[in-house]
Amino acid sequence: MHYWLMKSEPAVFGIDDLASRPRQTASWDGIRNYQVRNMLRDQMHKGDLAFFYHSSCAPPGIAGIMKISRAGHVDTTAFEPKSPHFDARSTPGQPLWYMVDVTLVKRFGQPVTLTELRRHATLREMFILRRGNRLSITPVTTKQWQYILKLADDA
DNA sequence: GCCAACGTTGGC
DNA sequence: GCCAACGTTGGC
Repeated sequence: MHYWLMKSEPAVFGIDDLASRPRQTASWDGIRNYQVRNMLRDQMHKGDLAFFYHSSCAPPGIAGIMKISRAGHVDTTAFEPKSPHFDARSTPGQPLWYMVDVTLVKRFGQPVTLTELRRHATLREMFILRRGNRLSITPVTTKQWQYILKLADDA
């Protein structure tokens, strides 16, 4: 059982979009970064939990919780010429990109903002708080996970 | 294999 | 809109 933090721009796909999907489930597609691809393909398992982080918005922060409802499988949007995520190097025979399916668990009443996360020494080692971190999915430790849940409850 | 140029991310 | 950071590309 692992914990994750997954970033998305709410203008593109936010937690409300996930909430409105059938079964509140969606494929986390379009990841085109090798480090993140490796996590999707090899390390994220059904039953893992993830924070849904809203980026490039005001305010950036954690909006709620999802579970990984399907482990890594081939990202078929790479095969679709009309998709913004099309990549001719990826083929059904030799796929390059992967995705997981996520299901909404809960929306926080108030997001736990980036500013709030920075206030806590316990969270200082989080990848999301490190300068220059650009990975859209990062692992979260059990300690960090539980601490943030308390912050969400207090909000 | 090096590295400069370029594109993207994402907070501010 | 700005800009720092960093991944990727491609010439050599």
